Amino acid sequence: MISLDLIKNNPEKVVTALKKRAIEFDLSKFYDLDKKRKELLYQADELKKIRNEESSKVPQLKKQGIDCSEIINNMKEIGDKISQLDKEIEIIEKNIFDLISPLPNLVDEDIVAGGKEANTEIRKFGEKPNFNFTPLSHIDLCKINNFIDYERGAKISGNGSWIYTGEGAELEWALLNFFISEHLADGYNFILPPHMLGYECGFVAGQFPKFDDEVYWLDEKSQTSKFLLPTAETPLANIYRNEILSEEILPIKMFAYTPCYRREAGSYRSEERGMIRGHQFNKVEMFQITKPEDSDKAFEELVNKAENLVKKLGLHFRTTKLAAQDVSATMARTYDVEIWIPSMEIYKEISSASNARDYQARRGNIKYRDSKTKKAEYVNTLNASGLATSRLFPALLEQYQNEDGTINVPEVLQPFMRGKTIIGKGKNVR
RNA sequence: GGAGAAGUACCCAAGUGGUCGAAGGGGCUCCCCUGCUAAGGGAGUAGGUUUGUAAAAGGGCGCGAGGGUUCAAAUCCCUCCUUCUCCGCCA
Repeated sequence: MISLDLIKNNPEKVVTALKKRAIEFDLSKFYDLDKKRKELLYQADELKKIRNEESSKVPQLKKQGIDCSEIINNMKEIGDKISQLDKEIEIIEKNIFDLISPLPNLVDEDIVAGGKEANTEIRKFGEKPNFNFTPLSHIDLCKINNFIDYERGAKISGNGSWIYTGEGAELEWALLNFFISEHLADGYNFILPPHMLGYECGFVAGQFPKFDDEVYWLDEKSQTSKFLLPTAETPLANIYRNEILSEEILPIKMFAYTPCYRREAGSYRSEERGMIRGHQFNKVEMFQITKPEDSDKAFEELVNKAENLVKKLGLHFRTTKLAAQDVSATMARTYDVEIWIPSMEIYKEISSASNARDYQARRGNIKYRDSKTKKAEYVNTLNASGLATSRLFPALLEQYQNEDGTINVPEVLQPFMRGKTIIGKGKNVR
């Protein structure tokens, strides 16, 4: 939610930022509504003041035995006017909300306009691996080594689902354990949230109402039904909803492991077969709540943390800064960590680090009390995957494959895999 | 799933139609006394939001949330949420 004050006080800034996302927004509609709202509010408040004053006279007058029926009748009339005005105000306020709440976050000044093509690479780590043999795709590697059972996964849950088996499951779990232990070492608070959430959570995180068809609803979609989380960001952004936090507990640094459940309707493409895009994937998500002046620093920290995980795994990746239209609606800036997948010859996102600034905080009414001014101010929220495995797992298999189809285990994962240095039976054993 | 009870400010808690912007504690802040602690005395301590203004003053709303009744609601009615107790059911 964009600040209404900002729209009033600095409309050029709003218009300019929205333009970068190719959104033309006519502010005059808002000004008209706002003006009308104030007029009606003034009328209603004046009448309420009169009603309060007059009504409070009644008990004394009654004590004195004076007849109050005139006051009571007059106030009844005023009461009718008040409720009519209140109704009009409510409608106008809803109109304002409907006008403003769908607007995306304002991107930071240094974020360039344009879509994916305008994304810029800011860092690169490692090199594309050179194989002196013909490398296999992760799908073949998974099949050969029985890491993933695609067929039976589809049998029991449909297209876009898979089963990790044996050493595949072990590797997946080792990755998650590795991430978790790294975050714990950095002092982040480990959260295991519920996976079933109420509608409000989706709104606050900024995914709803626009994307409320892209999650799984346990019942029919409604305000009272629950949905399966599409990312741990959704519950994490809501933990402190409607709270005023004390300044001392900021920044809050936390992370969660959850599966992520997504319909991914219509987005399945043949080049994304295997486990690149599924209806359920595992992710460790980092989340920070900071004071506004600290969020840039926190953002750099999150990006670095995500990159470090991939570095420690020894995998080739790049980091890109997204252009305005590629930054999700909730966010002011986003950097993607993208990993090299040899068989696809592309970089695929494994972490998206974003600063929402106060956008989610406004939607969720999350504030902190400033110790100097004693005022309640909106916090900033940030999130970054740390990491999602569904692209990392394929990249790891492909980048670490041997000619015989076995996989070398990165050193940092070995402690989480009972010391194994190599996994898979390879293609010769079939 | 069924029955009952409850949700009041940082915490506990009084308050069942009208000076309640909410008694009383505790806590916290300041002061005094005593004098390193403990104890005692005094004072202060509601926020959020909105309107308004140069800033203020002054208004509106506010007692889990949302509706309703009433001239007037923390107080009555309805719906929902949460917590607790008991019963049932079940991994």
